[in-house]
This record gives sequence, C-alpha cells and structure tokens, in this order.
Amino acid sequence: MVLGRSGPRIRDMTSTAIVWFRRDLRVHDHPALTAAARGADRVACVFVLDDRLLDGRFPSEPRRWFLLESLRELREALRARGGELVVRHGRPERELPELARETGAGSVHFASDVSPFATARDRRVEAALREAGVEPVRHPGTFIADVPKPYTVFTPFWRAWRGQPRRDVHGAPRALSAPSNLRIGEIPRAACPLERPIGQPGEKAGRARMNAFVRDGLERYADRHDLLAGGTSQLSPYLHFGCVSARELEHRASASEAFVRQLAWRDFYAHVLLHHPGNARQAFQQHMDGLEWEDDEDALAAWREGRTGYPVVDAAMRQLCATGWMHNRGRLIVGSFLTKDLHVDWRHGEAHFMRRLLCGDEAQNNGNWQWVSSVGVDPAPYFRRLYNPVLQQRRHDPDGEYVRRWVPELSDVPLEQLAEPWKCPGAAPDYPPPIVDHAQERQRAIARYRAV
DNA sequence: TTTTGAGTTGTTCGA
DNA sequence: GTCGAACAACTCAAA
Repeated sequence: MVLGRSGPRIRDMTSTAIVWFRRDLRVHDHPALTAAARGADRVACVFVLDDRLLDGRFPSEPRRWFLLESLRELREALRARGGELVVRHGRPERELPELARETGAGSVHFASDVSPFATARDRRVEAALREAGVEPVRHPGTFIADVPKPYTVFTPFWRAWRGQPRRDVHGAPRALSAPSNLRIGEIPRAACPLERPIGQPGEKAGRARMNAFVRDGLERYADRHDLLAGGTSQLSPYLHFGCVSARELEHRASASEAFVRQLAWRDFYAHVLLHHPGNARQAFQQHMDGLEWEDDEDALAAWREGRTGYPVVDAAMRQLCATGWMHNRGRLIVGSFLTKDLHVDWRHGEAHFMRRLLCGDEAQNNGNWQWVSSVGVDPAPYFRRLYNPVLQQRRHDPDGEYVRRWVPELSDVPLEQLAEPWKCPGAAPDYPPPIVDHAQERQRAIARYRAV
C-alpha cells in the first residue's frame, strides 16, 4: 500500500459526534445514530434523565420502569457494537454542552419531537449548544412523515400524509466506536409496578412483537382489531419509547391499509399538538371549555378502580391497571362513559391514563380524550361519540372472553346476561350494581352538550 | 373568492 | 326483528 501524499492521519484530529437519545430507544432504523456513525469517527450516545421527565406533569411508575429497563437494554445493544450509552442526570441544556466539552464532540444528533415540553426543551438545548460552539442536528425518526401544511381534519391529512416522500429504513449500525474515558453513569433500578405487564421493555421485545404481528396479525387486522380480546398489535408502548421505529413498522405493515391508517393517526395527533400546543390544557373547540362537568370523586374512583357495574367498562379499567395497556376500543368505551355517563371532565381521564399507560403519550392521549369527549379536532357531532356500554360489549366481546378475563366475579353469569348482570340477580353477588343508568345519563349528557 | 363536498370508530325510537 | 330517520347544523379543505 502506498502512503497518501498528505501523510498519515493524526489521531487527535478524529471527529466525535454525540447522539442524544430521547424517545427513540433503539439501534435499528435510527437516522440520528446512523448519521452520527457515518459522519464521525467516534460516537458518544447519551440519555439525559431529567427529573421533569419522570416527575413532571404526569409522573408514572409504570412508564419509569419501562424507560429505565429499555435504557439498560439499549446500553447492552450499543456495547455489543462497540459503543456505549452515557446516562446523565440533570437538565439536557447543561449536560449536553458539558458532555460535548468532555469528549470534544462537534455535533449533537437527535430526532425531533413535538410535545410542548419537548419543543421548548429542544429550543433551549439548541441555543446552549450553539453558545458552546457545538452544532445541533435534528433528524426524523420519531414519526413517519412530515406534513408541512397544517390540518385539523384527519382524512385530508391522511391523503397528504400518504403522498409525502418516505425516508429509507436503516439497519442497525454494525460497529460503533466510543470515545475513551467516558463517565458512563448508573441507570437506576426500578421494580416492575404492574401485575401483568403487557410486554417486557426494550427493543428486543418490541421487535419480537412487531415480527409476530406482521406475520400473524396483519392479515386479519382490518376484521379483528375491534375485538376486545385481541386483534391489535399492542405495540403502543414500544412506539412511544421508540423501541420500535414507526417508519420501519409502516414499511413492514404496508400490506394492511387499515393498520397503516392507524399509524397515520399517531402522526396526525402529533401534528395537531405541534400546531396547537394549547390543546395540552384546553379544548381545541374553545367554546367546549364552557361545558358543565360534575367532578364527583366517588364516581371517578369507581371508574378508575373498575367497579362501575358496567362489565366492559370495569374490564377495560382493570386491564389498564394490571397491564399498563388498554385496547383502543376499550379506551373509547371508558372515555365515553367517564365524560358522558359520569359527566366528569375529560382532563381527569387524561391524567389517569397518563399515570397508568405505558404508552402514555401527551399528543396521542390528549388527542383521543378530546376526540371521545367531543371537544377536539373531530368534526362529528357529540351524539355520534356517545357509546352504550351494553351494546359495545355485545358487539366487541361477543363471546365474553375479555370481560370474563378481567372481571372474574361474573364467571357464573350466562353469556346472554353478561353485558347486563343486574338482570341476573344472585349470579354475581360480589359484583356491584351499575352506579348510573345509561339511558338517563345519556339524556343529561346531550342536554349538557346542547347547552354550549 | 366562492362554492361544494365531506367529515374514524353511534344510539335510539318508532313505524 | 328490521328499517330509516332523528339526533344539529358546522367547519374544513379543495376545486
């Protein structure tokens, strides 16, 4: 081999880049990681444990557990490739310039995000990095496609979204090189607070579930996704933390338009919150903040704990507490029940979901709660979003599998009465009578909504 | 600029 | 048991 005229490279001149992980806890299909690995000789990966992330507006023990365990696995995956995951505690606008100084990094790569908290944080971090002479580089990676023009109705958004160009799906980087002398940092331990978690944290479990769903669940998704006992991908926690890439999932699942449409809803609600950050606390339809709510503590507690006397409502609420996850159809039913049968402000439901859901995602949760309480971007009138828990149970749990799994007190109630156990006196002595009469409360809800 | 078509997921009632 | 109408009228997006 002939030496180049410029002579041997000087070791000190090798470049270092930082990859700032946030809610993209994976090595596959990670544009920021791929770009950093291609553009620099050494890559320092970092996660900043910001107390406001864990103890902020919606602290959640289940999510804290899922996050920390996913980080532990991410560290292993990076080490297996020669890299390393640094974990720092504190404010990212301080920790990142500091890490850049320690490692001599010239750039910080990260995937852009949309929540009001994330956008404000990212602006502060970018300013602090520039101040320190470090280049912040935003990448895609959290969502599937960017629709520049703002929309508030799903179908036009969907048409525009489908027409957007797609980035390529990346594999995991084969080899990484970490700077030496990194202060690595401990990942705190957290015990799993869930009785029966919907899945194990981390990329490995997420990819296994994605593979299984694409292989076994996709073909019948359109027909079966509304069945409470099964039919959906259950990937939401992995999508929230980015253990699975939404773009890769879209690519792998493109045979099912019905499923891709659901992925588009995820991008849609992120898009809506980005353009309407005020939605985080107020109704999109502002006049709806004039609705009269009856925030009865006892009713709210019965709802939270799954003892409303409506089997499908109680089954779904118990599934949420035990597993950290609830079927989408269940979310609609319990959301309608809370806001239109119990007349409790949707924000209480939103907060409870955020505390309990592993996938607790500000944009998704807020968008769906505004939708089900008829105060959000959905153009349909409120009475089209008023669910009868008895009919919903018969339709979406026709063989009673779901309800019996989560409400064992009903095991002796025959299927014909399973949606209305009060019509079968004595069969379920340990199960409460319905706390409200749906037909009556429905009328009251219509009156309340008509008044604004 | 104006017009026109369309809008995730329902329920109840009475003929 | 099945069917159509009523539940109200509005705003968004695109032509």
